[in-house]
Amino acid sequence: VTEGTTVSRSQVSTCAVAVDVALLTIREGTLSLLLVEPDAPDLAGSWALPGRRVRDAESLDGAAHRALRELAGVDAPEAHLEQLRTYGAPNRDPHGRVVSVAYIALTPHPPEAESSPAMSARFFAADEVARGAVELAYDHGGIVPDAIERARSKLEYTALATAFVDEPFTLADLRHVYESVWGVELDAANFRRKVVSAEGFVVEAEGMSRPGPGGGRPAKLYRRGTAERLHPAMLRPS
Amino acid sequence: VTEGTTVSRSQVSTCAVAVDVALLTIREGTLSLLLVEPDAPDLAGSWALPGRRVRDAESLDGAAHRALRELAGVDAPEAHLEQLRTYGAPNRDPHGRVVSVAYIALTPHPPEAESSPAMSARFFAADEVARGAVELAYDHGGIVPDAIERARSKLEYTALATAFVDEPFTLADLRHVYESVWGVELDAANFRRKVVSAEGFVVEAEGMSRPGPGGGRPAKLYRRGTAERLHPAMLRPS
DNA sequence: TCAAAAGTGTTCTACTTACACCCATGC
DNA sequence: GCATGGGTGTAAGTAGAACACTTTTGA
Repeated sequence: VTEGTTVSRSQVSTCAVAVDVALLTIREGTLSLLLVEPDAPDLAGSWALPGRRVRDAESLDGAAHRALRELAGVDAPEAHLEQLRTYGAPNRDPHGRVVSVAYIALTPHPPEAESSPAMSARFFAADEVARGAVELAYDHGGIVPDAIERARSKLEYTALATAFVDEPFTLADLRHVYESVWGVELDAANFRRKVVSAEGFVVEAEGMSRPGPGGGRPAKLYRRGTAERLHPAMLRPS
Repeated sequence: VTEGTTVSRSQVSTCAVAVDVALLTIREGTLSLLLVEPDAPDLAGSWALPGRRVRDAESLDGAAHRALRELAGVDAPEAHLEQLRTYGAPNRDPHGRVVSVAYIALTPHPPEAESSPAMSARFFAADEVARGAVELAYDHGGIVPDAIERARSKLEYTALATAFVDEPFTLADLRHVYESVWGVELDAANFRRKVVSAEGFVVEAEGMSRPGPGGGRPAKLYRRGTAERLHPAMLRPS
């Protein structure tokens, strides 16, 4: 081993690179997270974020989509997918050095993970996972709170909330997204004014919603607008 | 090559993992970025973010600190360092598949990169680099605008601006940070009120500043507070 | 005494909030 | 009719912008 400008070969690692995806959706008014049973037999009994190794000619985003498709049965090119951050502690995976690029994915309806063949994937209430009620493999116990907090804070200053609803949607649908993710109740009247005054957040669509059982006035329908960032922002109460 | 539950070996990549650091500082009222000349001889004439391969037993943050130390002569454990995002397009490095975890680093005074031996590192005005006035190697032309925008937007809702100034500092120092990074002029009176009302942003220190040549009233000195996030936020004008 | 910068006070505006009230539908 | 949810109006409270004004220094 020589010293100097040349770095000795043994110091430089060639790591495995993986992606792990925190898929968030809203089920029955609760922010929920998809977990799978890990492949490794020594991790039986625990749960994990769906993750895959990145292939030779594959982009990171591509690997994330594939992880959702292969492990969760979610083929969702329309789902919002964005990088969370990368976790690379040397000992985070007991099977060897694996650097993992974590993603968060947001989808409207709960994809039917159960319907996929031989997949043991299920949804958990995000808050329960974050508070440690579910045993998580690897360092996923550290990833999940980051993912949830990212989603919560991005609802404030981006139009990300619309990724949780199918088009067309009512403003009540959108309000339920905020209420579920933030765990608060919002004034419907003021919420409406904020949303329509935030330029490019939503655009009016044709037709009206049909009231549920018990009645109620039909609501206008909306679609996603073109804005990424919201001006002004939808600030969390507190 | 077998099909089935086992993934064929050739599909799974073992990539090189690197870190690239966008070191930002404020020189003469201008947000500035440190660039180095790349090692690779075929990239002579272009500039690059200081980057290093991640070593076997090294954390990602550790590799980022090492890149600053070895390539820029900046040994700054006190500098703010945070992940930006990870860039992993299959063809982003012409020498082979390299997944790069990009960081942003923020330091108060311009570290004397020139003083380090045999280092060709210099600072450029961040805006000029972002607008393409400097030829950048690899995909660093895509990383730099992300880094600048991250810094700009994080000044709004976090206490990150204090990472650009030495302690103790005056509120005018802090205001110059915002003005330099955002490229705007701020009202000193309203700025003061916002900063002191944001709980935990700054705490008063002992003593007063000495006015510069030409006079002026001495200013109170402050140190960094404990808050990470600002309530209320310092919103960018526009 | 003048210029320059720090710090305080004041006014005007804009936005948020809370809640009253009307509208349209199911039962 | 009555309950339920959609949508509009409005007044009080709060926060930001603009700027006048005082304070404290150097020259």
